Amino acid sequence: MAMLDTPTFSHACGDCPIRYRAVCARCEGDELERLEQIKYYRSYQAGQTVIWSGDRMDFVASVVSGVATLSQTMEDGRRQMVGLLLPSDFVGRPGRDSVAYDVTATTDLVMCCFRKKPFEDMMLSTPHVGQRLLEMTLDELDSAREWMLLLGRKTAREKIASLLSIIARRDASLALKQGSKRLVFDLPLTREEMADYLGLTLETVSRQISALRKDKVISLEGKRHVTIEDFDALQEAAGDDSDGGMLS
Amino acid sequence: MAMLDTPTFSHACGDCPIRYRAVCARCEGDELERLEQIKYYRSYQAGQTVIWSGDRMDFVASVVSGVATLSQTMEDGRRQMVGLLLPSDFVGRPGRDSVAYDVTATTDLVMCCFRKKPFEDMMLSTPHVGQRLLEMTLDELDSAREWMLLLGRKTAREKIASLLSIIARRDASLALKQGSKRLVFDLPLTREEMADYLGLTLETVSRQISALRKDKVISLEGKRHVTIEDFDALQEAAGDDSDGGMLS
DNA sequence: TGAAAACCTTGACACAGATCAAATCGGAAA
DNA sequence: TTTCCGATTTGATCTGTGTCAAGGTTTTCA
Repeated sequence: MAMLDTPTFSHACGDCPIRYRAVCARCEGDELERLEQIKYYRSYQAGQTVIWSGDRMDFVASVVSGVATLSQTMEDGRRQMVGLLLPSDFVGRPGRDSVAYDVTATTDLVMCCFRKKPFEDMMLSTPHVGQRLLEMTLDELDSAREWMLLLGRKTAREKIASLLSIIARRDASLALKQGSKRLVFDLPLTREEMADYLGLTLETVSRQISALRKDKVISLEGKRHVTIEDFDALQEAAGDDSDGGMLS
Repeated sequence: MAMLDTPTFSHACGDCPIRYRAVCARCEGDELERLEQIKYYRSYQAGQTVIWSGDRMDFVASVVSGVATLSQTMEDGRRQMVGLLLPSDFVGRPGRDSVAYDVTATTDLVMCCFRKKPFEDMMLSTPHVGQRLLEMTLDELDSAREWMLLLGRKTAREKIASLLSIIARRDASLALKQGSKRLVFDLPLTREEMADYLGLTLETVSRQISALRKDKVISLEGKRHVTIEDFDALQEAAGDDSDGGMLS
């Protein structure tokens, strides 16, 4: 029977932008105080751009609530999303002035920010923060590489199933329904955003969602509220290794 | 007129796996000695697999000569390359036991390796090494994201042009021919490997290379030896921002 | 040097997903 | 509640790239 990766992390520990409790727990007294002193919050409305590609980015940040996307756009308007930021995710480039992608809020968004200079100073003096940041960046690189497999080799149906599976696994608001395999969540993306994420058109996204619904793998209430009727079947449709993301 | 990013880095500095001289230069006396003590070399023949996805990887390494690829494969055999390692590139995951992709030598390959444990110890005690590693990882993440744009949104012709442009810019053996815009290099990949990199079939790769040749953007001697006849036209065909990768 | 094995090119055709074009739905504002 | 407008679905058709197939070319190794 399928079990999910339970999200054991959250935005916590005095809003330290380092994801896992296990690591935040290592931030103590002095360090936490310093983080408190340099942190501030920013809010964005759904649709607002947080920062444009090429702009100077003088802070690093952790998503507190809401969803943001990273995207790149070609001259003629073709767009590809290259990252999805959910609560507790980190964004920013210690050691670099500007970013190479647009960051956009797709829902109302609250981020916990740290000005870069003091954050970098802190990284230098507290090795485990830099350490953890390196691990997180390597994890992100792994996700990016998995996404490359999706973009280069998966069919439209597999792409949709993969995206639903990933959101379902990461979405903290997901609730297990009675029985076993059913999961419920709200899509934080429009069809067009999903298309830009998957390298498809919005029409193809719509058609494949309809197909998954017809096949009883998922069901919808309204356009955004999704129930995964059979998580195993969804994984199957995603073309992932059969035991990917499951425990026991 | 087009100028290339001149590769100002190289595998140097006592084989320190940190890429740029500017940083290696900060490795001194004691540190260099420790690196010397834990380093060793490994050679692989063209086609040999360095490590399989899921295997334990107890070392980190820097490519001294030759070319390696990182790739992921689906159960039914569909393959996607997710990384290209050229001389001076780094591979390995401090803080993780295993890798999520196959590493394969596509030419004869020499790597300078460091056992992971002592390397990690050194990272802890010399902050600038971890620092630099984080920067390199972030750079790699940026490349991965650019590649996602390529995989998701570019046409076959744009994909081929992008790959040629990237190899030309990074290949240390490239030689400027008389005049201005011509560049010469040897492809380190077969048509099939290029296809796996670009999310295409080898037939499409072959056809698009023929098309670029017919359009006088490139010319070939044999199958591997490429002359870029007009770098600007190649960039144009790649669909990149018109000033990407150029100076002045 | 010759023969086999890779590797590559080209052609004909098929098909998944793109494009163009209408509906239809659903949430927000009045 | 009604109206409106953006978001979504669905249909018809087109096209870029995949698939299958047949030669051709380069490299390797005896």
